[in-house]
Amino acid sequence: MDDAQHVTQDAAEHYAVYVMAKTAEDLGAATTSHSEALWDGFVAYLAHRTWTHDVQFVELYPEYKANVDRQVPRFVDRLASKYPRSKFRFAIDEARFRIMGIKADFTIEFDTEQDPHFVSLKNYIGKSGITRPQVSSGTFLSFAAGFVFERRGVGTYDDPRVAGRTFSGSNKVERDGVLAYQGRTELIAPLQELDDIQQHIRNELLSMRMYDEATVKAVIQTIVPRGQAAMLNIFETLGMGAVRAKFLERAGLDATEDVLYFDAHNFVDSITNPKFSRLVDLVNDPATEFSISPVGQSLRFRFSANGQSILSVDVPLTINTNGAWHRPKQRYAGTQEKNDKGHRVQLQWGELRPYKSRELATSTNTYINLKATGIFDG
DNA sequence: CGCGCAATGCAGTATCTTTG
DNA sequence: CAAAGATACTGCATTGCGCG
Repeated sequence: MDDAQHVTQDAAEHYAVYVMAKTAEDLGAATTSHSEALWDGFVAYLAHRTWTHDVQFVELYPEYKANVDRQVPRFVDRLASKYPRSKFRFAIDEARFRIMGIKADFTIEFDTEQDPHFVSLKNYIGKSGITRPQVSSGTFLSFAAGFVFERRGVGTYDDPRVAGRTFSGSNKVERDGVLAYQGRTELIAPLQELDDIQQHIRNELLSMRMYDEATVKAVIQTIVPRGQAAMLNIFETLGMGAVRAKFLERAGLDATEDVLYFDAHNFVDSITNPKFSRLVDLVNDPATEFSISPVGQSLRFRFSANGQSILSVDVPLTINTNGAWHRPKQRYAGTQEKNDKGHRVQLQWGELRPYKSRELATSTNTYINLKATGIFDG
């Protein structure tokens, strides 16, 4: 994803919240007249990048605005219909949410309710759209650590030894210290194994000056079973109940935060969509079975009842080469000048980037298989 | 040719290192 | 020793690619 796309996407969040307020106002369902202020925030965000709403925002990646225009008013219509006695106020304050450790992108305040709804927004323009949202990514270690410790921020966790202190999950001394303090020393070895796998792939691959796909694939094949085994070991130690709770929280399915996902064809949300609400209820229902099993390169997290699948979530284990080798779509002979993390370097096609290659890492992504749940059918 | 798995590169944040 | 710069790591949503 290039920079322009990223700016468009972020700006489209501001725009979406503006459209919510505007739609609510037009329906007579807004607590206060606040769409103008949200519009100003949207314009200011663009101005910061020397963009305007009628040029770059709509010309480079028009799909983001088109999705908002198509889906967001329908969402507000449904909100107003479902809660005819309430009025609404919408707000966007990412910095505050981040400080609060909340994943949400915007809030909806109901004047009939005390607390605001914190809502995570996804606006996908890709081919598979929101049928398979990706809710969390990371390294092998960060994925597992999210189950073992209380997450506070990016790669940081609560230090139970000192109130208010956090520690970095990649810091072995801190990590082991916390586990020893908690009397959970059996978790030290499998977490160390995940650390070791990261070190292993770097040892194996960073000496490879020219990219070789077969070599990378071979290394992936060796680390997948190691990663799966270590993670399953951790889950077994933690117990499936605890793992399930953490997993639902992580996937945005624990019914504490709301979601609004949309693409060109569909929108789904946890406030007005009965099918999605039903899905969330079911995965949170203790009567629903929960299992984790290795499937191919993935760990498959499955919720089911009477042998019938309710929801499956896949977490493939792979390597994130993170641009470690320079291989643009257009192959070329000789060398090209490349900006490598701020350093100008001359590189052949497929040659190791001396600086960027330090980001080579194990990789996990969490994909929710929403399509198979049937919530988009009919 | 659709689907699922894999790969990409940049942003955000925290922390470590160098510089004046 | 504070400020500035460099580095490391995670998060995101896309595109790419291989396989049936």
